Amino acid sequence: MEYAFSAIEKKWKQYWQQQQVYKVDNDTSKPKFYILDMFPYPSGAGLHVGHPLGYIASDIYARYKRQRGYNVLHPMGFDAFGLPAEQYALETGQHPAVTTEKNIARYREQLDNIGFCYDWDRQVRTSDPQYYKWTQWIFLQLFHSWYDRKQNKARPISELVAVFEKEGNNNHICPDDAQFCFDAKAWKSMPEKERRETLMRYRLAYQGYAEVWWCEALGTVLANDEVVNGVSERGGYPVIRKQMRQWFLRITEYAERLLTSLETLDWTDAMKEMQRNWIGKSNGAEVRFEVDGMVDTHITVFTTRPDTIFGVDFMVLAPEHDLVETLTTPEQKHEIEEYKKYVQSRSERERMAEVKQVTGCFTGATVTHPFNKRKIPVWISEYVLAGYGTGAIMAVPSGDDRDHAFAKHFEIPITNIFGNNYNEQEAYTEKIGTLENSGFLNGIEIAKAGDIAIRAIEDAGIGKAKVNYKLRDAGFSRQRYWGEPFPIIYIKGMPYSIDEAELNAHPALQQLPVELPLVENYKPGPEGEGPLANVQEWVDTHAGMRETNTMPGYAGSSWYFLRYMDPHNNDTFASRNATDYWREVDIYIGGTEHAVGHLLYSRMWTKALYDLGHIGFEEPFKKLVNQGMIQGSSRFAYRVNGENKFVSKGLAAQFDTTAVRVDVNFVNGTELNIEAFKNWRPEYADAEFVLEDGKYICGAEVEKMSKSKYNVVNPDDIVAQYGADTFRMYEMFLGPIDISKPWDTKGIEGVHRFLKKMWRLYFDEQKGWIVTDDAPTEAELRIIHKTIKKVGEDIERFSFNTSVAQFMICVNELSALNCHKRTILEALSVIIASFAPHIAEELWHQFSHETTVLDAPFPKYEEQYIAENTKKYPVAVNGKTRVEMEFPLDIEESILQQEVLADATIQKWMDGKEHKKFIYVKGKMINVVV
RNA sequence: GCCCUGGUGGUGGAAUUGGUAGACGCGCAGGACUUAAAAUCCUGUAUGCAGCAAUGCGUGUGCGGGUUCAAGUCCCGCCCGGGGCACCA
Repeated sequence: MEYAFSAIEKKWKQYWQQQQVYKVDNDTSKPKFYILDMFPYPSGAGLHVGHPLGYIASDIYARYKRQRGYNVLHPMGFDAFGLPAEQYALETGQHPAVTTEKNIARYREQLDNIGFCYDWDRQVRTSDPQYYKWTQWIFLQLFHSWYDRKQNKARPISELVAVFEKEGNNNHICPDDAQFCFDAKAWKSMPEKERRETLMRYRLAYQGYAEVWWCEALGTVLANDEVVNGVSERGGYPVIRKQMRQWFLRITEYAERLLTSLETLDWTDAMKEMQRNWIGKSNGAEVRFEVDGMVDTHITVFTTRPDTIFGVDFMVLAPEHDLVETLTTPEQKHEIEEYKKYVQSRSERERMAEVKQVTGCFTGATVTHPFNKRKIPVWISEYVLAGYGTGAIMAVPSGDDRDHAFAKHFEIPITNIFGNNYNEQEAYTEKIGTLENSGFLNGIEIAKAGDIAIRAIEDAGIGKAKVNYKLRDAGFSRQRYWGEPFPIIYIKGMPYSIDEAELNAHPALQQLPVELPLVENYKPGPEGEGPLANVQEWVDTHAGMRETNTMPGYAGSSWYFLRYMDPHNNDTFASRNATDYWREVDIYIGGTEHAVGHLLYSRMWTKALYDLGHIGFEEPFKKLVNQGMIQGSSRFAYRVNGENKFVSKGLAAQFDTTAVRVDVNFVNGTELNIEAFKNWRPEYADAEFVLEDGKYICGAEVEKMSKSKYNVVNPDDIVAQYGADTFRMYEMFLGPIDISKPWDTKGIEGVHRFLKKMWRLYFDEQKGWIVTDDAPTEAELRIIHKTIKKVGEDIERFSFNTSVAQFMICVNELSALNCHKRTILEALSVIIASFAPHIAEELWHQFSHETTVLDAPFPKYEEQYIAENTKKYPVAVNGKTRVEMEFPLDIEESILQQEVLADATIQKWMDGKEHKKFIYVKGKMINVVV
């Protein structure tokens, strides 16, 4: 009997489906385990072999955990809203709902083909109204909440109203403006509009203003992705930054908690570090500088180096800073206007990245130094960003690289506060040494001067110590169609949530979900509004006008892990019973490209839901496993310039050639299938080929796997040719899960051969089933128990490539021993079930079992079979291994030392010298130092 | 530019805690079976030098330094590739 993988895999896929083997129950006494993949965006290109890498890993782990006795939740769904579907709709007129549906169906088919153990009953799709109903609901929770800095948690906005009525806002300073104060009387006398505006300044989901890329020619707002080299990707039209009213999430209120609770997470240090850097906590001071010649006007800067305050030689404001207009003198007005126009065309990235090119403009204004009363000029420059700190800095050229470059470029005199440490060529940025030229800080060590400076600043009443976060509030509006509509209606320009009584709306209007209306076209609305603005009958309600923005991609993905726990619940996003049972995700697998965005937002939403009492835990993902990319291996043919002639790689150097991409599916290894290539495109049909050794050899290069590079390999093709089990094991065998590596279809043969070889332990081509009940030998027990141990440990640490290698070693050794014994082979079928579920299920049932191998307990290894009592030690002289000697593990060191020193080879290398040191690491090695 | 990450044979990678570098697989070379092929099996395969050979000696984990009895692994300085940088998902 041959290993007929196609028939076997088809059979067991049907069995699993019929028996509902993957159905997961919420009611069980078993301990839970929740393992989750980052759900995919279903793109039109379908899955390529790179996508399932993480899914296979999590599938193995999920099956393994189930064999270990856990109730395992391992769901899958689709991140179905997004820009690509909308762009496709713009180009083809096909509705995103239709193309998304089609793409999901294709993804589903491809995923099923690989044999994953997902409980598809629990599938979620972010674009499903029954799903986004709850995304909108969570948005409303955020809208109806504020962050209490005293209690350090989100609270209902109604409680804030009660506080305002009693005592005004004295105890709860306004998050976006500490100066904004009112008492109870003032609150009560506010008109409703003003009260709502005030509350808006506290809400966790609030409206503010932000800049977007505006493309006049296309009449639309563009994503960063759609802007390439300062022009629109489509059409190459000019773009500028434009202020727009937007929704935001006040994630900054959570900065400190997001930072400190990182400690509790089992994530890689790199991940945590990236999140820390993104949050960007820094300690420093806010300092006010009075503007000369103006009453009550000052520039507030944030500095992390208050110790350098006497080195200030100029001030720099962000070009967008509110004060720029007020400060600019009539003589400088024109120049400042021109400069601001230039900055409008620049992305934040460009502004930060190009440090070599110094630009800026003098406002004509000066401020007075608070301590030494020097007059300090005020500039604007693109290197200061409006969104960070106060949008203004005190520039200390002797102590900061960019300030130094700026001063040199504009020939602003530099004050040296570091004495000999500053060499006039570059800034001195170390915090070692003492200060000079620094008034009351003279002679003080730099490291200690900061605190002294802050005290002086506070005593003088011109500023205070301040913790600053780089983290900014998250923009939550998109001027797009294919996203969640906001449950918001405007009355006289004032936003109300649909559940508010003030709306005086018909109950039907107050229901969730607010469904996305069907539209005819996807063109943007007027004034940079999204396509929804064109749908008059939807926008106009008897209560007021609907919000026409939609929510961003991360809205639906910020909480989807909760919905899987209770996906069909119509009363709430997930029952408290369900969330209390499953709690946080035990292992979350996905790429590092989500290191900050998705993971940070998700963490914030979880904390907010926790604060408001909806769930009982405040971190979504306990352990995070990063997966690398599988890259494509592109193939190239070499066309002789000016001719329709291709020369094989080895000969290309002799001609003047251009490398042309060849679809990898026409290439076997590096040998080109010339006929397939000729049929690919008409222009190649009668091309001429110059071969070497009768073959056309292609060049190869490792790149991202993508359609445009013709290096995409479809898992369906691989599964058809080798089977899902081979595919799964090969993906794992390629290398560590977190490392990027290129796909090479050729290498899969080895894994396929391995499965066939394993099959032959159970089946003989002529005799069929050849498993016997004979008692196993010590050697056989040793190999299977070693494998049980190694594979179990490797799965636990996500080292699947080494498990596959161990399976190979195991099968190689059992084959060499001619082992066909039940005790050994039954165990093997169980431990390989998580990697190669189809073949394992077939073998398991051949042993007359009636239930799935998934419910067979993972066997325990027994130390007695594995333990060795001797060890072949490498013996080194001065660190160089010279000979191998075998000793019992429990030998006494003195005896071992005697024997080693008496060895002829060792004596030869000791060259008659006495040994200085004798190093013996039990079970590892021996080293003689002379 | 900034943050994170990786670099080991022809090739994917192994070496889990500082302890025999190259497990396992691919490729390649040689062989067995076969009329032939496929499939399967066996042997060899980091590199230089010496040797008919067994083997011996040296070199070797991106580059340059350092710590250590011992470094792919730790430290310092560089080079190159990948991911992210707030509206791609």
